[in-house]
Amino acid sequence: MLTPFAHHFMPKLPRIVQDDVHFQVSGRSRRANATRENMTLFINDTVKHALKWAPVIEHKFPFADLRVNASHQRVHSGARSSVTLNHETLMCDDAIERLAVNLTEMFTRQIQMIQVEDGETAYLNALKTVFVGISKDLRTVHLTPPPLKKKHTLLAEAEDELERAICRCLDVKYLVRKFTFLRTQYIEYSQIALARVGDRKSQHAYLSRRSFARWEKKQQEAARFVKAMSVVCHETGETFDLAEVVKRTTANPENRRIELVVRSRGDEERAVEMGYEGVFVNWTLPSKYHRNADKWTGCTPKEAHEVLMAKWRLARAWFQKLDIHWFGLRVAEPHKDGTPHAHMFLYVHPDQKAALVSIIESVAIDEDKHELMINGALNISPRITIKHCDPALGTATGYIIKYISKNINGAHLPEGDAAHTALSATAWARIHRIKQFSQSGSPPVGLWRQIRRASKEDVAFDAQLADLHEHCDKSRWSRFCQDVQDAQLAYETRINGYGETVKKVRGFMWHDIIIETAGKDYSLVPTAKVDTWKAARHAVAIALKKARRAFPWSTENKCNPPPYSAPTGIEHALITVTGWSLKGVQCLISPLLRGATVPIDNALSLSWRDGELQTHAVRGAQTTKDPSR
DNA sequence: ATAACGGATTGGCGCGCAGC
DNA sequence: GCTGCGCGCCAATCCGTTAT
Repeated sequence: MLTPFAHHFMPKLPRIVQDDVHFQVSGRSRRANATRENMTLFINDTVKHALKWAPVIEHKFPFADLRVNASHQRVHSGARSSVTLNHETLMCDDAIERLAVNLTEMFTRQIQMIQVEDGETAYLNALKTVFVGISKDLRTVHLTPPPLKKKHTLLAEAEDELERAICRCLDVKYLVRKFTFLRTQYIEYSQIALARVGDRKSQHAYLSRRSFARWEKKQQEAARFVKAMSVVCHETGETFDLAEVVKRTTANPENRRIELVVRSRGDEERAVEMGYEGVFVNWTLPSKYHRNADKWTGCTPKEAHEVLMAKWRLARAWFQKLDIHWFGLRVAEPHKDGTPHAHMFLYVHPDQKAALVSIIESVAIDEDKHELMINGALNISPRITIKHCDPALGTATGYIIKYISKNINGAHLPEGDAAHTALSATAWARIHRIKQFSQSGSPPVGLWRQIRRASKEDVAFDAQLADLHEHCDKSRWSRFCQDVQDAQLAYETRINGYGETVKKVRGFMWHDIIIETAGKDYSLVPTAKVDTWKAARHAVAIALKKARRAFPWSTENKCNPPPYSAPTGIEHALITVTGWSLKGVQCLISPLLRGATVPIDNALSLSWRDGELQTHAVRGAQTTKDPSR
């Protein structure tokens, strides 16, 4: 069905471009008026278009190029057949996993081969050598190695960090996650280069149809998952439907929208009280960042966004330098062709408004100023427009609300396609990992959320705190901002599976009193398995009670304990819980003390946190491995 | 719900430089 | 050589998102 011209050139095109040609051609052939003549013209045009843009894609993702075998880095692991990073691998979940497994096995071999010499820094040097090698291998398959912090005062800290980073690279799941992200980037960038994103009829606004469809499918899968899971509390055994929880938290777009509106309205109230005035900024990048423009240099929306945020950072630095006090909200929004632009809703003192505006303008027009010269006169409006808020024409919040809704779910907007537009905007932000909303100059929302979780009784001990709680409860953001000074978020530190120290919010602190609003541990269990989980949990509780009576437990030695100095209390408890042999449970102790979560059966796993044995529901897939066998 | 992670923002610290 | 200052970088922190 292809033309001779197409037959000749198609094999030279990257697979992802070939796919697009086929897709376009089959769509066109289904039209009522498809004749042999106009199909021939269409096919030839499509292939010519593909030939024009293929090099751009190949430049960004060399593995897409079918003609250059050299760029196909083979990953050998010795034991298995090699896997190549190419189109087919990247598009297939199983192949990605095989590639990741091969990489980890390759890294393991590198670690085994390394020789540690004598001397104080010998181990550190060995770790460094291994990490440099791993990083190089990762880069050849287009992954970035985990970041390292630059300076360490202690040798042991430097060693620890390298150990943890290497530990990450040996985790197949970590690598698979990275490849999956690479895949979405690769697909959408190819679509952008092939001009599938835009406001023409054949294009889709903000992001391509292909990426949008993939994203929607993923959303549906996620929704199915949410429906099938329950949330269980370790302490009390209470269970909730995950769907219910999702509905009432910020995971629900409508809640997210309302919270942003509340915060914006509060900011405006605060501005009015302070005598500040509102400034609305519409900030666009030079045309070389736009796919729609002739001058496009091949950058992605993400890269463009980074440039825009760097400019915004520069402007903020100037505000600070000149002592300009301000606060407000920044919104990232796509143009039709996927290039980001920004809206800023800022409040400043009238005396400082002119300075603030001129800083923003000068930063915005600095790059490619010549584009803005029309007949010898400078016209900055294509790049940056400033609107001064006039209270006589309506509230600032009324104006901001439209932008919030437009980019979240389209609620309460008159436009008929607002819901689809908002969904596309959301998908665009997710695909490119662009943060849509960012509030500045206000206390953390995390704190607001924790205070709202507290009950009246929790805060009754202090009249001032009770007032603050009341403000949060009644959605009075401006009063919260004024009265929050004595409160701050409270955290608990934990060790994750890679041995890294991570923090988890447990509630908030009022002076030196901690109010726990997120103090309980929950996990997810398939709703169908909740009963099994409860039974297992009960068995563990009884075993722990017995063990505790018999042996006092040590909480020492969380890291690198000598293998058999572990308290026999743990062994005893583990034997009772699992029914395994002494040898079997001894295998569990070292990983437990290192902070790992160890699966016991289909429904239950164990971990050791803060000196206590914790029970967890096994997550997701039921591919539980039995470490004793 | 939680963990992990990426991104944005803020504050602090160190470095270099000028002025003493 | 000391001090103060500005700048840029880094670390800590918080926010938002995804995967489970």
